[in-house]
Amino acid sequence: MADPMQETEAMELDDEPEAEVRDGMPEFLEKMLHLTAGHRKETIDGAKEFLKKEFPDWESGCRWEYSAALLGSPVFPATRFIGAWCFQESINNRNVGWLIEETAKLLRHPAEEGSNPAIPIFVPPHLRSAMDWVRTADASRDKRRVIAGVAGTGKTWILTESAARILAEDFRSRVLVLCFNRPLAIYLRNEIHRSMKKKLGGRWKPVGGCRGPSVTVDTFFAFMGWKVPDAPDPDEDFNRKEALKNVLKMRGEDLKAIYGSYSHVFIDESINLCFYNSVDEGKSTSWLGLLENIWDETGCFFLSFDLEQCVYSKIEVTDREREYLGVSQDLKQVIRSPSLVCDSFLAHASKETREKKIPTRECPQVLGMPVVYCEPYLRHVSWSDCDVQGIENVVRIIEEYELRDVKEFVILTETRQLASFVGEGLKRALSKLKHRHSLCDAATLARSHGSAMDGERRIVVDTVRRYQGLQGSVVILFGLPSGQDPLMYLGKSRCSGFLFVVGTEGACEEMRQKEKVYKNEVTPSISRKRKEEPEGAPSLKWIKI
DNA sequence: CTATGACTACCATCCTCCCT
DNA sequence: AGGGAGGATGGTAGTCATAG
Repeated sequence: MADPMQETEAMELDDEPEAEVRDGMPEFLEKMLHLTAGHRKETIDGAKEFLKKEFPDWESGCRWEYSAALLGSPVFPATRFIGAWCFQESINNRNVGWLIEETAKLLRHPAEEGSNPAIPIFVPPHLRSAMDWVRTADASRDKRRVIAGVAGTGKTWILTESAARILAEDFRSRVLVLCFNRPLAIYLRNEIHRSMKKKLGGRWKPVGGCRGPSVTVDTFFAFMGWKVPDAPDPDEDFNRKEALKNVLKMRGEDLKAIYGSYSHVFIDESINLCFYNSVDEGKSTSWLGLLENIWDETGCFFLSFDLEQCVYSKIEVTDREREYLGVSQDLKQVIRSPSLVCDSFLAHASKETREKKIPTRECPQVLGMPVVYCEPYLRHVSWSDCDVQGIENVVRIIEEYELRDVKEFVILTETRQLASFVGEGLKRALSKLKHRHSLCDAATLARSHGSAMDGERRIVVDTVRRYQGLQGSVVILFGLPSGQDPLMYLGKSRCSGFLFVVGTEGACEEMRQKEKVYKNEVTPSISRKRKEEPEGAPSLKWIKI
């Protein structure tokens, strides 16, 4: 095998200049840290002025990221990176939400002055600082990089760009990229190849169906199951998942013999892989341990987590993942109990807070992302009739937003059955509209991303779970039952622009209530700024059938 | 040769019902 | 009231047939 440290062919990257590898923060981040000390409104305004001067091409507002770089975790002294949206003016502050209340408070008052504070780090539109941070992994003592953030913080973007850069710099790097479901794997593969080709300025040409340089992008199950030894007796029932569990128990050398070794390992939405953990006779086996075993520690080991998703999904987490997440308490408890979950965020905020015993609070109310409009319809006896009305509402939304030049719509349901019903209904209804539309599912969208024909409107109809990890500018949640917070969170967090809920009166009312609480109690300062509907808001009004 | 859809298997989760 | 069993639904995977 080629020595990864040996000299490589000179390859100039066409976009970014070679940055100095350093442990400290880039200068502008230090400046931002100074400007935002105390995190008061006036300091933020000052910081924004500074940013507008530094980045004149960017006027859309702020993203705030929180780093616990200075926490001095005994496990990973290097760095950890926590991201969360605070607000984004470009979409009229609509995306403030989907944080639980305590998180939102934390974001506005991250830490007391003088304590070991969470560092508010400004990340410019292209997330350059996060990229640099990942890039320093190779030269750093601890090569592990964990990015935890709510949806939309750019975790996936950082992953694809970092992987593409590594491959563009050296084709021979053995890079492994894993995630949970197939649509996301397809998307990641396409994005990495696209980005890599761009960096190489078109000099890379795949040869004869070759999948490119030595990058493996797949789902965890497919990657692991692919090489799981088959059952010795073909007639015998073969449970591949059981076989996988046996693989998880193997030791490092055996694993390397089966899977080979990789210099760079990237895992997106990695919290979902905890499904493959198991506990046998008191001994737990973990996907994380397995992947660490096939990592040769010459490159970076990159994980992205969505902590809030952990809250909702009730996922079992082993000690190893707990270490990665950097919480001092029993994360299993943290995850299972909504009243404790905010502590995992506090744990990142300051050492004092982390070590302090936090009194039991009432469960923080799970708050909704501000919804553009809810479109309720009755759904009781004959569901199909009522869902027909729902589809009419969806068509209205699509018509309205096409006038605003939106070309991609995402409609998410709970079940596949409802998804196909909506798909059929839309096909009939949209055939009457003048624009061409193509309906597809999440996997098809991921496969053809970036290759849309001019003027073509794409409408994705799929289940929420299958769309996990992907994002859309206009998302319509169709017929999600109220009270299903995990699903609601997943669905809402898929939206980067306008979110609609088309559903039962109960679900819509619940959404309105949550938004009301959110506006009045969590972000009053932001809510006050938009008394009248901002420009660009739809002219649709509440519809009650 | 490749993409797609229909079918199957297995496991996880949630909800409901029933028993203690 | 609390816990367990069972059903419905979701996810993943695989195989096979078919169409382009």
